[in-house]
Amino acid sequence: MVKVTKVDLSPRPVEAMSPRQLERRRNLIAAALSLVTEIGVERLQMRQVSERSGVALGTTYRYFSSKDHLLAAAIAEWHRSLLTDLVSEGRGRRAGPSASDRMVRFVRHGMRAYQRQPELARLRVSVAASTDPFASEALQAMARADGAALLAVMVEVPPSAGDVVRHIVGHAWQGELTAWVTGRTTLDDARRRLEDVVRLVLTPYEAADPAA
Amino acid sequence: MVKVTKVDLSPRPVEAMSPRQLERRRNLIAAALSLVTEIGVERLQMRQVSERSGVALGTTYRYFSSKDHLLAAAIAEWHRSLLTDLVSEGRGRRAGPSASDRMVRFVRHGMRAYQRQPELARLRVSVAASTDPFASEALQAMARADGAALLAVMVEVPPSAGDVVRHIVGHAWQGELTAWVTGRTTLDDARRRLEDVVRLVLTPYEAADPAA
DNA sequence: GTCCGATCTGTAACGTGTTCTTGTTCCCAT
DNA sequence: ATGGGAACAAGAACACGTTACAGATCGGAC
Repeated sequence: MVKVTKVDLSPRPVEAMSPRQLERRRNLIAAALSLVTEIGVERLQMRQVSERSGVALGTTYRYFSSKDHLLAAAIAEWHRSLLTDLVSEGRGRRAGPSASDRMVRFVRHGMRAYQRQPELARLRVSVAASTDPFASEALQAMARADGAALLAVMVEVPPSAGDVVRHIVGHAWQGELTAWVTGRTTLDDARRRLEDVVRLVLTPYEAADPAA
Repeated sequence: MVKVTKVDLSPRPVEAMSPRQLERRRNLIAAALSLVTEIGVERLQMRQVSERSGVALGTTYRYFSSKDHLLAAAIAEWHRSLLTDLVSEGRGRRAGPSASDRMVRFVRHGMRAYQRQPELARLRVSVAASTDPFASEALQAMARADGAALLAVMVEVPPSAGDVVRHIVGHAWQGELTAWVTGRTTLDDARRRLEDVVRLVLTPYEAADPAA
């Protein structure tokens, strides 16, 4: 007898996973991240991830719909922790600097983090254009976190313009990162241009700040 | 006797090609473009390109170092012709509208062109993050053409700020296109946000225009 | 016209993402 | 405890980008 209904092979939602499954999922992401930092995203193979994580190759595809999905989840995870670091660091600073100055510091430190982990920058870029719906979902979550962090850094900008400003900075960040890791510009140029963008787009809101 | 020096297999520069070779190159790009619009970039195979162009599969790799390189050359070609259309259309318009208005028209028509050829939008996005040096070169050329076109549309903006503005618009365009083709936003939202970006970033230079 | 090296064709082979298969293990309702 | 279905492991199989190879063909030097 022929099996006519093939079982659903798309990943189950994270919140519906048992503890063992959550651990497998964490192991997969951790293995992917460590392998990427060690050998780079372009040499990473799913067979290696499977081996290092202790999860069978076929099984990884029950957790992540594709290599892109796994990599997107991995970079989203790393980026999220980076953002919380950046925000909390910015918080521990004496008040005074303008929104533009704070934002410049923010993106500068962010770029520096990617500079320290160039393979993760490559990872972020290589995954950004994925059309896998699950990968897309992870990237969307990353963009939301990014937007929230940027919002926290520019509290005094009116919400109407703030939305557009966040998109500008987000797109410019992604674009300059892309130009860098693909060799179309140097890291210094990328950083400088990103800061120029931030300043150009935030200076209109400087006047509201009466400090020094 | 073992051959120890493998022949250079990287693509020769275009300007050093014979007429027959230039024709092969054109055929490859044309085949790639037509196949992409017919079946989409994700289903396009190098074997099909080879077949349709009448160039042997192995030979295509003497013209383009990789699938990415071929696709980058193809979308750069199409985008270039799109830009000349957009610029010449903008030129045939009576003077008067501000730089911001002209730029909004420009990106709106550009987005509309991609809307008519969604597979080419997908193509552009899928190729944007390529790390193939030859593909990167083609993309850099595309970005330069883009910058020149944008410059032509905003003559009255001072060159110092113009550079940053061009990057902002270029990155936002690419980013919104990406968000659209990966299903992270709708085309209308992408278009609207891109226009918001243009307006926000160009309104400071409106005062210089005494029209109306 | 002939020769020679470069280029092209046609096809087989290889590597890696993804899927399939088969047998095993886990988990839970009874 | 146990029977049964879902999930997993191990590995083979498949698809397509890329490379390798063995002749055919082109184009310039003589």
